[in-house]
Amino acid sequence: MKTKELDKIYNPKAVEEKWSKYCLEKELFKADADSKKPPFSMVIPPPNVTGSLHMGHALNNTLQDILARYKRMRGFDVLWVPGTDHAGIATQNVVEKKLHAEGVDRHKLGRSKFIERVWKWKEESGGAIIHQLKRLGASCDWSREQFTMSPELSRAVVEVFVRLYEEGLIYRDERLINWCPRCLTALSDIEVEHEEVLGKLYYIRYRLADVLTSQPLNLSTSIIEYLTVATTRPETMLGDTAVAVHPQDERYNKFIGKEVLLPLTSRRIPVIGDSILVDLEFGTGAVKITPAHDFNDFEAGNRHGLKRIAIFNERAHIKPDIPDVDPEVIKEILDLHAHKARERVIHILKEKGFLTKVEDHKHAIGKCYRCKTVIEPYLSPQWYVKVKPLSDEAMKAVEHGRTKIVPQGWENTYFEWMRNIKDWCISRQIWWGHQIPAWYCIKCNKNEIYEVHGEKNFTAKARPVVSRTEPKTCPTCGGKEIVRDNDVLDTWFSSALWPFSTLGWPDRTKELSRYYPTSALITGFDIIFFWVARMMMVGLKFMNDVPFRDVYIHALVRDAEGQKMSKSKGNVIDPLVIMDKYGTDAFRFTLSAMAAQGRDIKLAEERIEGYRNFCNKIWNLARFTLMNIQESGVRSQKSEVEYSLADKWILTRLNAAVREVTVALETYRFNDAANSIYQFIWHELCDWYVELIKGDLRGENGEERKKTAQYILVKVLKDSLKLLHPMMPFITEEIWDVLPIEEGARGKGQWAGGKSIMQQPFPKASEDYPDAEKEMNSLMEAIKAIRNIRSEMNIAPSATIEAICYSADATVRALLTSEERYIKTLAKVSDLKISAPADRPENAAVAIAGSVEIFVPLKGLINFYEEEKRLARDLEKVMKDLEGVQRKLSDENFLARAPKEVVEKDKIRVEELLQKKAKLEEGLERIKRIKSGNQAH
RNA sequence: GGGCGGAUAGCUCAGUUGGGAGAGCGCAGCCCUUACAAGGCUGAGGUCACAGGUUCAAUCCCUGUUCCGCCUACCA
Repeated sequence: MKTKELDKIYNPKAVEEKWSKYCLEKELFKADADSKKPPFSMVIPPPNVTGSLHMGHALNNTLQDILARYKRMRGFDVLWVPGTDHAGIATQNVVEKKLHAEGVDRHKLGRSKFIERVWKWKEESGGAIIHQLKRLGASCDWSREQFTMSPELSRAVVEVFVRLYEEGLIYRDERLINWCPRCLTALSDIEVEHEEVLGKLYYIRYRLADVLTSQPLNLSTSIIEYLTVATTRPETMLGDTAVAVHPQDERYNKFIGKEVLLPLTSRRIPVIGDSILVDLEFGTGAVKITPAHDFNDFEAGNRHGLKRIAIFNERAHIKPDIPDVDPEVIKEILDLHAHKARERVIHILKEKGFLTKVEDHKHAIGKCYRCKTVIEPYLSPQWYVKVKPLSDEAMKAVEHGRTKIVPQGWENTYFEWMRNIKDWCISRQIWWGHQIPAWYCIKCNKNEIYEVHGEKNFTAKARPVVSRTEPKTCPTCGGKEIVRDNDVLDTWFSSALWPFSTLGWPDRTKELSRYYPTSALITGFDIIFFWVARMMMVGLKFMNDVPFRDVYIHALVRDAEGQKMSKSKGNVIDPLVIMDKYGTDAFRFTLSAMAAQGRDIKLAEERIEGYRNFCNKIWNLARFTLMNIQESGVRSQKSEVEYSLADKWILTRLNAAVREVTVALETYRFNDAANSIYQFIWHELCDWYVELIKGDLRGENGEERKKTAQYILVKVLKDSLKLLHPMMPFITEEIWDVLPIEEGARGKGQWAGGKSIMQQPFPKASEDYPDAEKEMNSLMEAIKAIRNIRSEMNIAPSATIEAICYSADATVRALLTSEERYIKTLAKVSDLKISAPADRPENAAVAIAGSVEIFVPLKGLINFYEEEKRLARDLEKVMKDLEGVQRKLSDENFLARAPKEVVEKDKIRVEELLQKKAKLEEGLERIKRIKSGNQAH
C-alpha cells in the first residue's frame, strides 16, 4: 500500500465540505434517549428565523459545540437541540417589505392570507442560518430541529398561557405602554433601548386663570400672573390636564387648587400639589402633566384622578379630535408627526409670547430595539404577566445554587433585574406569532368594541374567554357570535418555554425526563433579561425545576477598535467570509482562544491569520508523521523500557496539556484550553520533540529506537488531535482518517477499521516522568545557551561548531554524555566535549546553563567587543535578580514569617545565582584579558 | 442618578487560593536546514494607571483619585 501524501499546505475548503457532509449523512450528532450513557443536554439559543450568521452566533455556537464534542468524547449521551424562533416583529417586517414591493399591504391581503405568505417565506428563505450553523460545524442533533411556531411548540405556548391566566398570573389592562409608531405594536420595557441625546428644555408660561387678564402680557411684570413650566416635549401640552407644583414649595403652593389657562386651548386645568412628581430643584419647579403621554404623568394622573387626553394616533401623528384646542392651531399641526408638531407648536408659542426660554438639556429617549424608531408612550389595552411571584422563585434558585451563573459576576445583574421587575407586557399588535387564545362574546361586550382597520378590538373592560380551544358559544350568555383577540404574544414568551417545550412538554416524554433540566446554557449577556431570566421563571413554574444547571455567559464580539459591530457603522466582519478565507477551524479556534471570561472580544483579522498558520502547522506535523512511519503502520507498544528521554519528556508534557485542557473545558475557560493545546503542539511537540527524534526516525540509532519513536510520535499526535478536536473538528477528522489505527493497519479513509475522532474517548493523563522532565529541561537550557551564542556571535546557521561543557556535577555530566546527540543535533555541534571543570579555553564565547558552563571556541572569529557586551548584559541581569533575593533573605521578618518552602526555594536560588555570577565574572575577566592582550600586540 | 467591569510589552490580551512578570501579533538580526517561509533560530521591549493602607512579601487584598467602556434609571 502506498503512503498517502498530504498536500504541503492545508486546504480547509475541501476537507470541511467532505466531513460536514459525511457527519450529517451518518447522523453522528444524534442523541439517544435510550442510551445507558449519562446525559448531557443543551438547547441552542434560537436565532431568528430571519437571521443570518453573525459574529455573536458564531461565538455562541462555537462554544456550545466545543462543549458538546468534548462531552461526547467524555462518554456522555449529548443532546444539543437546535432550532429557530419565529421573530414576530422582525419576520413580519421582512414579509411586509416584500408585499410593499408588490404594491400590496397586509390589511388588503387579510390576516389568514398574510400568515400563509409568512409561512411560505419561511419555507423558502427562512432558516438560512441553520445551514450556516452546519457550516460552522455545530454538532446539533439536527433530527430534532425546532421552531417556536411549530404546532407542537404552539400547543405548549397555549397551555402555558391558559394556565397562567387561570391562576391570575396573566391579566389584561389599559395603561401606558411603550409603543413603536413604525411597527405599530406594544413593546415590553426591555425592548426599548435608551439613548442619551442632547435635547432642549422649553419654558412655557401658563397663565393663572384667576388673575386679571385684560391687559397684554408684560414680560417684565413683577406680579405673578402665570406659572412657568419646563418640558422637553412642548407638543404634548395639548394633552395637559394639570400643572403640578411641590406642596412644600413656598413660591407656588398658594396656587394649589387654582387653575391655569392652557395656552393654545380653551382648557382650564388645575394646579395640583404632588411631591412625587415634582422636584423642587429642577426646571422652574412647576411641571405640566400629560397623563396620556408620559409614564410619570400617567401615575400622577392616577393619584389625582386626572383626565387622559390622547393627542397622537398610533403612528404618533396629531389626532384631529383633541378637545378644547384652538382650531387654528389644529389646522397647522393636524397629522404632523410628533417631532414636526413640536416645531410648529414652539413656533406658535413663541409668536404668542408663551415661550420664555429654551436651553440645552441632556436626556434619554427610548427607541424600538428592532427598528430604532423613537417609541411613544401610548394608552391601550394590553395583556400582562404578573411576574413577581415567578421572579421570587427564580431568584431563590440562583441564590441556592440550583442554577450556577458563570462567571459569577453576572449573578448581580440577574438579581438586580429580578428585584426591580415589573409586569411583562406580552401582547403585540402584529399578526405573525401565537395569537392569544382569548375570545370575546359580541353580545356580552357590545359596549366595549372599537374598530381599527376594520377589525374588532375590545377595551380593557371587556370580559375575555380564555381557552385551549376555540369556544363555539359564549359560556355566559350562550351567544354564538364570538371574536378572537387580535393580538399575538411576544416572541420571548415562547422562547421562555424553549428548554422544555422542545423536549415535548406538555406531554411527559422520555426526552423531558431524561434531558430536563438541561446541563448548560451558553449565551450572551445581552439576553440575560430577555431570555435567561424568563426561562428561569417559566421553567420553575411549569417543570418545578430550573431549566439548566449552569449558565455560561460569554462576551460580545467587537471589532478591532472595540466598537460594537453594526451594519450602519460598516464594521461588521462576516463569519462566512472569514471561514472562506481562513478556514472554519482557524476561525473557531480564534473565538475560543479569545473567549476569556469577563471581557469583550476585540476581533482582529491578524489573529485569525495566526491561527490559520497554526492549522497549517498541525497539518505539516501530520504530514511529517506520515512520511516517517512504516507503510504497514506502527507497532503497538506497551513497554516503557525503550522510551528515550525525549519520549518520556513529551509524554509528560502531553499529560500536562491533557490536564490543563480538561480542567479548562470543565470550567468554561475556553481560552485556557485553546492556549494550552496551542502551546503544547507548536512549542513542545513541533519545536522540540519532532526535532529531537529526527535522527531516531532516520534509523541513526537503530531499528528499535526508530520503531519506538514512531510509536510515540503517532500516539502523541493522536492524543493531540483528540484534545484539539472539540475546537477544530474538521482538520482533526481529516488527519485522524489517514493515521494508522493499530499495528499493521492504516487509515484508508472513512475510518476503515475505526471510528470518527469524535467518537474516540477524550485523552486521559497517563504516567508522568518527572525526572525525565527535569533532565530534558536542563538539556534544553544548554541547547538554548549554545544557540544564543551562535546567534550573538553571528555564526551561520549552517555552520557546525565545537562546544565544551564543564560541570562539577557528575550526574549532570552523565546526562549530557548519554544525551549528547540531542545537543549535537539541535545546536549544530559537531564536536562536543563534556568534563569536570578544567582549564577554560581562551578564545571562546561562554554561557551558563544551570550548573553547566558552556564554551564555544571561536578561533580568532570571536568578536570580543560583542562577547564582552553580551556577558556584561547577562551579568547585570544576574546581579539584579541576586540583589532582590538576597535582600529578602537578609530580612529577619521574612525568615521568621514566610513559609519555609518559600525561604528554602529562595536559598537555592541564591546559590544558583551566585554560581552563575562567578562563572560570568570569570568569563568577563578572560575576555578583558584577551582584549587587552590583543591591544598590546 | 445608581450599578458593574477595565487600566499589565508598540498593539490585542492572559495572569483563580498574595511568594522569581507571560502569550499571540508586530518589531530587529540571521537562515529557503528534505514536515511547514502560513516556516526555523535568536533578540529587544514592562516603575503591572496614580496615591495611600494591610502584610515578612502586593500586578493580585482594602481605601481613595484619574481616565475609559458597558448595563440600568420616570428628574419634567
